[in-house]
Amino acid sequence: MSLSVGQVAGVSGVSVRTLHHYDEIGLLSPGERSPAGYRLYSEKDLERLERVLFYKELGFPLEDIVTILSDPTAGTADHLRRQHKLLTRRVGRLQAMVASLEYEMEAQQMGISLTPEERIEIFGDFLDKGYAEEAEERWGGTEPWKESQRKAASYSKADWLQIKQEGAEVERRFVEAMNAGLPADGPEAMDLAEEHRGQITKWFYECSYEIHRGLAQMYVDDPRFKARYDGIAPGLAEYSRDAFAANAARHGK
Amino acid sequence: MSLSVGQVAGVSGVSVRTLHHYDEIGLLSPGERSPAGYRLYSEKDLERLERVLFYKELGFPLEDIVTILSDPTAGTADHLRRQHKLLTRRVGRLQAMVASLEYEMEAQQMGISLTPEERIEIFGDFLDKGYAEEAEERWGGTEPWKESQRKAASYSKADWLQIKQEGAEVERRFVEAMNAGLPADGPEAMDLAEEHRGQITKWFYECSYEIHRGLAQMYVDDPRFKARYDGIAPGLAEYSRDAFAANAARHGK
DNA sequence: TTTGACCCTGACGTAACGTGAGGGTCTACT
DNA sequence: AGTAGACCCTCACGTTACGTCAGGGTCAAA
Repeated sequence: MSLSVGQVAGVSGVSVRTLHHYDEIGLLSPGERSPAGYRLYSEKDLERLERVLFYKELGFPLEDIVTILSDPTAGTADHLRRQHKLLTRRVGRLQAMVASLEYEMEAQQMGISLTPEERIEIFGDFLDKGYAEEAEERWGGTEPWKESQRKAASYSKADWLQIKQEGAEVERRFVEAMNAGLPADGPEAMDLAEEHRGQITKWFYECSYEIHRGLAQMYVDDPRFKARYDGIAPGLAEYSRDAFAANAARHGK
Repeated sequence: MSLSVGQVAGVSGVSVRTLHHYDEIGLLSPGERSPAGYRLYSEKDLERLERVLFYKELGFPLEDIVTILSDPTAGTADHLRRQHKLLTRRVGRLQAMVASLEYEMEAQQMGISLTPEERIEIFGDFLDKGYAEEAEERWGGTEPWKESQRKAASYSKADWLQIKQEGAEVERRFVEAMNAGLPADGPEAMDLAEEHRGQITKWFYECSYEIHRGLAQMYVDDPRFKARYDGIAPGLAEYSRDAFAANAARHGK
């Protein structure tokens, strides 16, 4: 009726040592021991192991799994829904990776190789995996960064192209304004800044004026961005930084 | 043009310490250092980091990633296809988990709770994840176990139901034979054994006579199987073991 | 009763970082 | 020019989740 360590290891795919370890740290202690001291796992224990492996697969530390499973809601329909949410999110991220790979394969076939920047941009979004899920499980997280993550994960290739195009459009008008000699703290530049902020809010996350000001600073500080903007037009990084800042000031912050 | 550790950490989502570590073990050493000794990452380095994170996500040890990336085929179309294969396989497994979760949710809503055995059966297939991929990458693996893995991963719920039904059918006839007093090494029992072996080959993997004999032994040794068979009819586990063995002997092995 | 497959409990090893400690570097502001 | 604060460096020890023996019982089959 009950299984030995080796048998559990066999059906579950984990090692015997792992089961010993889980016993040691109190994550999964078999309900019974044979007279000789052999660990005997019951069906209940297997059920628990299943849940343990589930959360482990999602990257939770064992210690946290202990607390998650000690939650009385474990096993309820609600709990199942949460598991489902975590899993589908994960699948979504991996599918985004698949999509980007396919995109790259396509591009390579046509001899057009993406700039590393392009790829990192797309790639970066799902790379910082891992703990977004935990935060969600714990606090139901709603910070801007995670909001961005979620939205970005749901975008199609078409969306990305549109995002890129809209971004390029505003950039172009920034260059025009700058070349026309319009001041960075003038109304035209500030309106463009506001439009840029609106785009971010629309596509990624609620972009406050503080955040927008921070972004502007980054355009100057981060050599990557700096290089990119200066490649479009020398001085553009600083110009837009000043415009963003002026726009933020105009809106009282 | 080139990024500092902190900047790379920012865009890629890994920690600064991780980058230091990758440098230490020679997995990713930045091409340049500033006069002050600061690590400077080029576009090429970022590209490599991207690949590193890709394989890391799939669970490869860092040491192996070194050798994978040192392979001159890295970055070619062929390499991309291999990456794509690994990824989609992974996605498939996770989707199977999703499906089984949905199945459980559905069942719970209808008040029918699955037996833990049922769940483990379905669950077990994708649990021993991890190294199937590595084996594939290294040896293009074709052993029975992995063949089984692959096939099992592709089955729909309908398939599983049919598998279950066919299995139950043979079981029923085994019970009949046993109850009719037919010897386990008689032609009827051996034919049933052969049919059982055929089913395994059809649904899971090329089941040789040795393997089949091993399975039979397991039916007796593994308390889970033993309990299950004895629950259907006392002595069934031993009866089928003997029949499998006789059938194997009949076929010259 | 002996052999081989399993099980036990330590206990040390390892991979992939986390986390300071102690000390330069760089840019910004005063 | 000086200094605060944000980064960077190199040790170096700590941590998580096990892997891997060592030394020694257990148990079913031959």
